[in-house]
Amino acid sequence: MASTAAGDGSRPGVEGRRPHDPRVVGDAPARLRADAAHNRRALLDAASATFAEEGMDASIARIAARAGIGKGTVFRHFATKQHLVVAIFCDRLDRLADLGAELSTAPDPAAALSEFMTVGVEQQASDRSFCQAATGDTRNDPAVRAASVRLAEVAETLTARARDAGSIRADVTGQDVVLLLGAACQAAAPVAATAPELWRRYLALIFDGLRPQAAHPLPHPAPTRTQLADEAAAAGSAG
Amino acid sequence: MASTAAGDGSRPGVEGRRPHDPRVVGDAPARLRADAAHNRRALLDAASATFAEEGMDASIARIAARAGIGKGTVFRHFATKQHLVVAIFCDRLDRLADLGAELSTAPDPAAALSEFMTVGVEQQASDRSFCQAATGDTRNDPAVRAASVRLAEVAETLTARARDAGSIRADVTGQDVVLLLGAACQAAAPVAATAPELWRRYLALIFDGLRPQAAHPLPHPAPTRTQLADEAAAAGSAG
DNA sequence: AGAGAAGCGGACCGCGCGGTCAGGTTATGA
DNA sequence: TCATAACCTGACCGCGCGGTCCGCTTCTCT
Repeated sequence: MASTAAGDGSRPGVEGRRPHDPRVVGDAPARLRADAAHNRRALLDAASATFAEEGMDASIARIAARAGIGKGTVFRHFATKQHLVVAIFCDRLDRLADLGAELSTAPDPAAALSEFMTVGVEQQASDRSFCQAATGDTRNDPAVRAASVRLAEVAETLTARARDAGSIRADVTGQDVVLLLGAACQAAAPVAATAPELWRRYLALIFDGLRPQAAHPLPHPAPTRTQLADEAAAAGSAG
Repeated sequence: MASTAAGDGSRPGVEGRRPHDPRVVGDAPARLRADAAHNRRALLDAASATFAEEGMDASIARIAARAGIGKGTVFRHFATKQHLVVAIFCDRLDRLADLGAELSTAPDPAAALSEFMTVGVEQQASDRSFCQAATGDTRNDPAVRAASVRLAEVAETLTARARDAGSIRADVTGQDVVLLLGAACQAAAPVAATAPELWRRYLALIFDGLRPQAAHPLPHPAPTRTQLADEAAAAGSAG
């Protein structure tokens, strides 16, 4: 799984300490040797699966073993465990955004939004690391923030269409929709082992809350589109 | 904070390996010396606050320092870090259940349910460890399971009253309500630093989904009252 | 084919964690 | 007051983690 091109594992500030460090994209070739490309993909697949099963606490050693490569090779491709996490998390976000972009021209706006949310929750429900990453330091990474913003924009488009069609209450934003994905997932999480599809129930319940018929005034304004960036700034200045 | 009598930190199977280990309640005195009782309370308060701020990854050393006691003292009261976590988590659950029990005789059932959920989410929103504990191994502990069952029963009472009053759709159970507390909390978590009260918005949205006006058929049956126990069994057999 | 860059692997390091223990300290009850 | 059980402390242990390093292998290009 997760065999598409995921992330690059490079940060601008990181300078190679050995001749031609592949983590530096720079203006250099940035061309991967065939075996290196193969290992990289195996690593990303193994990391994706392992993080999904064990959460972000999964050790690099286990991931490397699963990918059939040495531990050192992992750090050749990603300077830090965090960089690896970021690459995979961004990939997840991007894929969901891609789906949303496709759905944004679908004939039935309400069905499109529902489909978008269903896939989004399903993705999270089968991935223990997703919620952890959404709440932890990972969120502050610039690449993650960029992907989050894009996802929010796509969600906003979908939401606006459904709203204009009268399928969704007027006071709900795309940001709300994105954040509610994690909500449905979290509700079902405590009993995920015995009822792996329970998230469908809570997604449906939440979706009912989005309908105009249910609308009661909301006691708090929606988060702004760039709230995640503000969040990072707050986290940086604080603790 | 959290100064009420919280947990006992003892497991039946644990046998003391030193003369009169206080972690064993047994049929023995189980009477704490004055200074020991004081330290224990300081420990529980410090652990509660630290876990809330830093999550369950907070180290025992930090907690001990905050409580002004030695690390060894922590393990004198709680055989394991997990036991300490369980004690605190059970305390949280019990307190919420207590509130629910009080509210179960309030005149307005819908307002009572709303109040119950508001306090429940508020409690979690200010406690980083709560969601982690609700999803991790902690949930399998027998004491936690007992507290969870009690909480579910109280929630069921509140829900039934609101349902009978026609304030809540018929296909929603107390278990649903409990699980949805975590949902509202999780939705707001990613932007908790910049919008600490945002959970109110999502709780209101979810509550709107509980109203009869919004009711659409739910695609998955509600979890049973003892689902958490089954969950533990499944986790035990699997792994 | 051969030179040399690119890539690989796994022993190794320092760290901080949960948990232990021997020996000093203090509350308690007679 | 005093004997003793209960209690506290902090140095200590083993472990597994993220991350480093360098000798060796493998691909690539001419």
